[in-house]
Amino acid sequence: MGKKTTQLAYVQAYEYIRDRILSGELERGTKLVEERLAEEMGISRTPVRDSIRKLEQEGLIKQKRVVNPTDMDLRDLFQVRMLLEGFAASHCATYMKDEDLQKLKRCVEIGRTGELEEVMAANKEFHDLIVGATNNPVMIDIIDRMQSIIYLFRKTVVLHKRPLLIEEHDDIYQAILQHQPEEAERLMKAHLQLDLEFCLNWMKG
Amino acid sequence: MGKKTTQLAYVQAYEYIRDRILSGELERGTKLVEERLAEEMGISRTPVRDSIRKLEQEGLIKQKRVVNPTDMDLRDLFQVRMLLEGFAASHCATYMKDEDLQKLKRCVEIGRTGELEEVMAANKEFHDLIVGATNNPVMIDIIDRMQSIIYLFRKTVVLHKRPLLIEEHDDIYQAILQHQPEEAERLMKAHLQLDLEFCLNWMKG
DNA sequence: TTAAAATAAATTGTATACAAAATTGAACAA
DNA sequence: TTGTTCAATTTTGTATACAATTTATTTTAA
Repeated sequence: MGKKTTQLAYVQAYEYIRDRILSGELERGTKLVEERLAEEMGISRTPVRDSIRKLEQEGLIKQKRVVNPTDMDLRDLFQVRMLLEGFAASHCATYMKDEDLQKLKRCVEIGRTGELEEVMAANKEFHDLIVGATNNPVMIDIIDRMQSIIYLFRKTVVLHKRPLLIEEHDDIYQAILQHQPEEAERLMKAHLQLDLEFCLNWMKG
Repeated sequence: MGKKTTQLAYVQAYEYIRDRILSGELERGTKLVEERLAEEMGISRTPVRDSIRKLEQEGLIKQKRVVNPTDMDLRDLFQVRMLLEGFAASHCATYMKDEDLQKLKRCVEIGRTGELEEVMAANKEFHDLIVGATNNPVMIDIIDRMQSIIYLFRKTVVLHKRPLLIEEHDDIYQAILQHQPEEAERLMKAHLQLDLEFCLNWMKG
């Protein structure tokens, strides 16, 4: 029994467009024309419209254009991230199960030793594990929605090898491991603050 | 120049369905059938589908049914609320402008003296003012999305005249007025915790 | 040459028809 | 009864056509 791959056109369309945005093929600010995309995929406009609406809700598309976040947008996004992921980190320090702690450790290790793609996946999983451990679908969902936009920048961060990123992950992991909630929260917030600043700096230059 | 009322069918449909859910006409768990709604409003299914998709994203509809939150759903929602609105309250204690402070005060007053509808509106505005003062559209948007679901319960809370609600608002207002960020945050979180418990209790009984 | 108006083109919004899928309900066997 | 299969019905998903709107282009007047 393989992974059930949906053949619903609007899901295909959603994934197709989303991937092209995240891969950078569709640059920020690009106007998305329903008919063009539909033709491109060999389907009708109806499911394309659906998927565009969905991507609009998620914030990847704004007014039919690929989102092009300003400095301020990023700041706002990270402010929310710091609150939620900060809480999540402190929560982990008290409640995280051994199994997940192992996985967290593994992410840090891969961060040091892996190939580019692996490192990116591991860094994403590091954050996902922490947020997921809250077991709060509302929180997980909010972070998920921000994830796409964040991803565009996380890619940047890893591609440009931000210094200390892995060390920061390790510090957070240690604080969680040693059941230090306040410290874990503080470190997570500081980590995200540095990420933000790196992104902002990179955007200018 | 009057308020431009959109005549776009999918916006009308969105507002129509939303209002019927929030007013309670469409009870929790009710299946929403596109064609029935379309007929009811004298439009076609296309814009109705759009609006249902939007309401699904906002969490008011789940799998074509009016959302019917469990205890756990409410807890999860309020956990996020406490984080965000707690932060917002502390932010207000440092940065809120006099004009908004006045409005906040007015909300507390109306809470004591107004009619039912006025009180409900004032209580909503109290929270909106505090969140709005963060000036963070991402945060405002997240709270907005949760608002609809919360609204169903805030209505409950006011209709059943939860004791001390207005006093708590006043306490928060005082803390903000006197520039006590930690206290404002603490009070806001405690306030929401009590709201949550009242809702949960009421759901059972 | 510039700005405004008119027109043409492109794009989105809506209705409708039909196909695919999900749901219901009846008939039947254990 | 209980549960299972199959057909009937309902509901959703998709394509297509056309209307309304927005955007681009050309024309005209100052």
